[in-house]
Amino acid sequence: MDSFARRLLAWFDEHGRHDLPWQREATPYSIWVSEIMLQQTQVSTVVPYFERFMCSFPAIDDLARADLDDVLAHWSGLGYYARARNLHRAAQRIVDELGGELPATVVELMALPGIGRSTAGAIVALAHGRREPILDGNVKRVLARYHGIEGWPGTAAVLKKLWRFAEQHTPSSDVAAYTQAVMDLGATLCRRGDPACERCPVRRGCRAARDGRQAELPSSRPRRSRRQRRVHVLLVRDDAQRVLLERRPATGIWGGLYSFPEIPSDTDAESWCGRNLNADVRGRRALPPIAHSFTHFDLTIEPTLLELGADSSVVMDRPEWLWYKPAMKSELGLPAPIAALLENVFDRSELCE
DNA sequence: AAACCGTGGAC
DNA sequence: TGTCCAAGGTT
Repeated sequence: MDSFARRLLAWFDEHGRHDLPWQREATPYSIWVSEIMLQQTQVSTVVPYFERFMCSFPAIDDLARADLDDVLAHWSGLGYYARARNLHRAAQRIVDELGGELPATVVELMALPGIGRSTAGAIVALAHGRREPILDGNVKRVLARYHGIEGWPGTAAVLKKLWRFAEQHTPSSDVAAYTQAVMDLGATLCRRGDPACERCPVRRGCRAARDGRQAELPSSRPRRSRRQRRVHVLLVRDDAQRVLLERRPATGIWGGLYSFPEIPSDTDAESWCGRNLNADVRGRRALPPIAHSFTHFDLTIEPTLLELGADSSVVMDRPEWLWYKPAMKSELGLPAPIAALLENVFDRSELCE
């Protein structure tokens, strides 16, 4: 075992995190679920989602049997919803084709949707204690600083170096503890901003600490201008105060979740309603646009509120449509901004007249 | 290879 | 307020 791993393990015993929800009664399944939820998502955000998810789907069979809508509802607000669809699909494949047990090798795990090399390594190391490296955001930051690796860790060349060091440092014994230790070091001491080098167990060998370059490593992502998108949506409300929601396609933003129906920018709201809904429109009001800033693009939602007449019983229906009532919310997969907009529709007096 | 996929924390 | 980005993976 090299000195990096040895010092890290000693530090972890006293200062590491040992009481996270997925660390008690840890099973391959619970570790898998936690690793998927933790992808690009901070621990404090994941905790309540993990508790609710494991309560509703305590074992792989429960997840495999569940409706995708129910799984997406549990994921509402967490983001990156392909993770939930992949998790559900993988659970079904495990139950149907793999005897109901999560595979225990990196190669087999990576064959499942949503599991890449790092997540596969984490499952093998944490659940089975077998020697496999991981390379998540924490490890990238720790290793980039410790070895003074230049360049943004999104490029293949930098990743290759990082993986080699990750493999080199991973010990053959105490793999589970080491894996948790590296992540804890990155999360609690070797933070992105204001790293606590004076308390770091591996400061002695750290290139960045020696050169005072902690703030410059790892190099940040190249800047990129964000794309602008404008979307026109309809808030169709009938006289029973129900609102029309539409299930979005499985690919793209908010895939598989419910949102308001989008209409082409050059289409008039009432003509769309006449063609698609076959209902009579009693009132129409343009609502103020809502701006959202995502990582890769800026989205402006331009909502139009349509009130249907009392004879709205003649409205057409489609499989992707759902007439929403407030009580249904907890069972629905809703994007956070759409959930917020719905709250306004039903709670704000200006809209409820 | 580079773009895409969400949300909230931190500064 | 805007910007960066986090227990990454897929296309």
